[in-house]
Amino acid sequence: MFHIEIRQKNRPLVFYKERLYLILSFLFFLWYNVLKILCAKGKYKMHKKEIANILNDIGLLLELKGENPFKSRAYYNAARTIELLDEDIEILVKEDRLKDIKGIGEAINKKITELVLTGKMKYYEDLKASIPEGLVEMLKIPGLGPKKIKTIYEKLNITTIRELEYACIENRLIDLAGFGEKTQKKILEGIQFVKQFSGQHLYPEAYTEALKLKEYLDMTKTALVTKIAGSLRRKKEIVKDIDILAAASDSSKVMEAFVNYPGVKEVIAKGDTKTSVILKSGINADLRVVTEKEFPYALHHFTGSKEHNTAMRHRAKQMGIKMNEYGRQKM
DNA sequence: AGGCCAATACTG
DNA sequence: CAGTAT
DNA sequence: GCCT
Repeated sequence: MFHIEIRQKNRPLVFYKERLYLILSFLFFLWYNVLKILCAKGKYKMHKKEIANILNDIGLLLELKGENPFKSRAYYNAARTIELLDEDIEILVKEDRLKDIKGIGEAINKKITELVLTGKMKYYEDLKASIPEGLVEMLKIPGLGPKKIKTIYEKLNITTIRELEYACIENRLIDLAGFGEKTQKKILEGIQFVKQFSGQHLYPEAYTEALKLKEYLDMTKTALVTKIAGSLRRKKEIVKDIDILAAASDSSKVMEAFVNYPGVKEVIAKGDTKTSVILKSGINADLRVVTEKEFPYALHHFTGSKEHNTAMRHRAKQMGIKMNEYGRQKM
């Protein structure tokens, strides 16, 4: 080892003193790399945002269950606290300092710890399974809260926004206790409002999601390089999906890694060149895999915009160059 | 053990 | 107008 | 559920 080898030469103490800085930085370098390797090898790292989202979800689900509103609030508060936390959540968990944070007590501490260590939370899984997904979506409808949703579900057995819309049109809500003409109209308008903006996501939301996804893909080391493409790469304020481009010799490995991303809710399509999924956050994500040679051209192509591409290709053509997502050659 | 945000719109 | 849901 |  390092120390022994030097000692064998029987140096004077001054030698070490003079080189203390070098030695220390070398040791630090070693330590850092070992840590880095361990991290890369280890499990997928849970982000603060995801933990916060889950706590927030629990709050919503509890409201739908008709639980004590203050209990839901406790989860909302904890979610906010976690999201705004500066410190690394994993370190906090490992040193068992989570409970020292205001707003996090016995119960939530245990749940977060379980989530960070195992990547799962039994309580949340069970809770989520006990309530139809559509009910949670209904919360996005302005003017509709957990109490009314609960009534709608229990009395009319409605579980999706679509069903709810029909029920409104058929005037089936006004009979319910606590509902009236105005409420029904408001709900119907609310549904239109939600529809209008569904499938559109704000840049910051989409971008943080995309970064996590990219970070995960890079960790799996199945691709030579990955890059966020599409309108997200162009920093559009509003995007409809996440586009990721990867270069690899074996695309199937990358696709496999992609669909196994913990943030994936549903796989829409899986092929050799393109795979589409829906993330738990509700954002669609596409992954395209090309060869290393094609990558620059593909990146240009998939960054777009479509208008930009057609204009550029038109120009290229005038210059006697053929250009597409695979490459560029003189005609 | 007992409190936890305040203002507003709607129903009955 | 009081109670309730948002 | 959390805090005092």
